[in-house]
Amino acid sequence: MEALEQFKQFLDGRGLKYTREREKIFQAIVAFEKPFDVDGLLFYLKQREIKTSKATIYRTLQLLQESGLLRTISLSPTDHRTNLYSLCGKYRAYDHLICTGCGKVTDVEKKQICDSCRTITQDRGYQLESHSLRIFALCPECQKKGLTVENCR
Amino acid sequence: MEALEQFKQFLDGRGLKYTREREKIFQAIVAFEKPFDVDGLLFYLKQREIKTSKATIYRTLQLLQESGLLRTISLSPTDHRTNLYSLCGKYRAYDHLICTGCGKVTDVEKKQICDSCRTITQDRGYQLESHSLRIFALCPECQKKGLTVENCR
DNA sequence: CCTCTATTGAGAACGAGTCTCAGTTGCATG
DNA sequence: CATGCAACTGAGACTCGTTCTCAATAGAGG
Repeated sequence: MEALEQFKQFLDGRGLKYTREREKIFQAIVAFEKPFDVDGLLFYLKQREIKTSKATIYRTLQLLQESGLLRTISLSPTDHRTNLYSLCGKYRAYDHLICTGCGKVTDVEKKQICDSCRTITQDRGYQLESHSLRIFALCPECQKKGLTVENCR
Repeated sequence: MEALEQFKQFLDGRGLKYTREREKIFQAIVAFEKPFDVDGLLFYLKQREIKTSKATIYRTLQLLQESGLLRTISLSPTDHRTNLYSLCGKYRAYDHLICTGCGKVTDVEKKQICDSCRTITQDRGYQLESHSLRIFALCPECQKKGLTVENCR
């Protein structure tokens, strides 16, 4: 499992410790596979009688973000409070297709978008760091249910 | 001022009223020109002895968003809680270049990105509603100050 | 085994945004 | 102009995701 290895190295490089709690939280996130929220993660851990606190979870998520292994996704164009977290690879792109009907999140990869970002920053003398694209659209299932762009959200 | 007209029409179409408070808040936002936060707006209004409450501001911002005149911008790839608001035209794209050093926000328009979003949704049978792109990068001024992608944020 | 930090848990604190509710205002109608 | 009624407002309580605090605990090197 190379993501775990990467996390360990990140901790080591910072003089931080690879503790039981960090291990358990990381494993739970990997087991989840899908984007998750903190309450869901807490519940999952409690079910398995793995004791940990909210504070530790948030601290670990912070570290995972700093190591580039985790990203946040905010699910609405206007309300940035309902966040999900999701593991990601080493590249720092955060592109998601979000269904405005059911909230389903799909990862998207499109070279064209990375290229556009590079062009935009270069043209203005900026130094590119990362980008985040969210596309809000209605998935086929929700369209079948009769939802339309107007009546959802 | 056609944006104001658009707002009035939106209110009218919903059977809502164009009140003094909504007018004052709208005018303040227009006067601001740049992206703003709610505290800044409150302060601006208080300075001019325009009395209004946080609740009314948020309610008005909500209406402006629904009318398509306003958008939110979240300033960090990881923390979606520090938001700015900004007037926009009628088109529903939310593309911003955000300096990770000083927080400066620049609007970006790139046809290629809209095209990519259209392609991505069409390929998957989704019905496109809107998109939001944030590019995180270091502006020339911050680069001159010696900031680098590694030590900022 | 000791020492020095990093880490942890529990709960308090924070803060942007929302809700509540009693009092006010806009507006259509008689 | 008076009336009625739904929409609106302000003040402050509330929500809820996230962060902070601080005393107790646990790794890792010597």
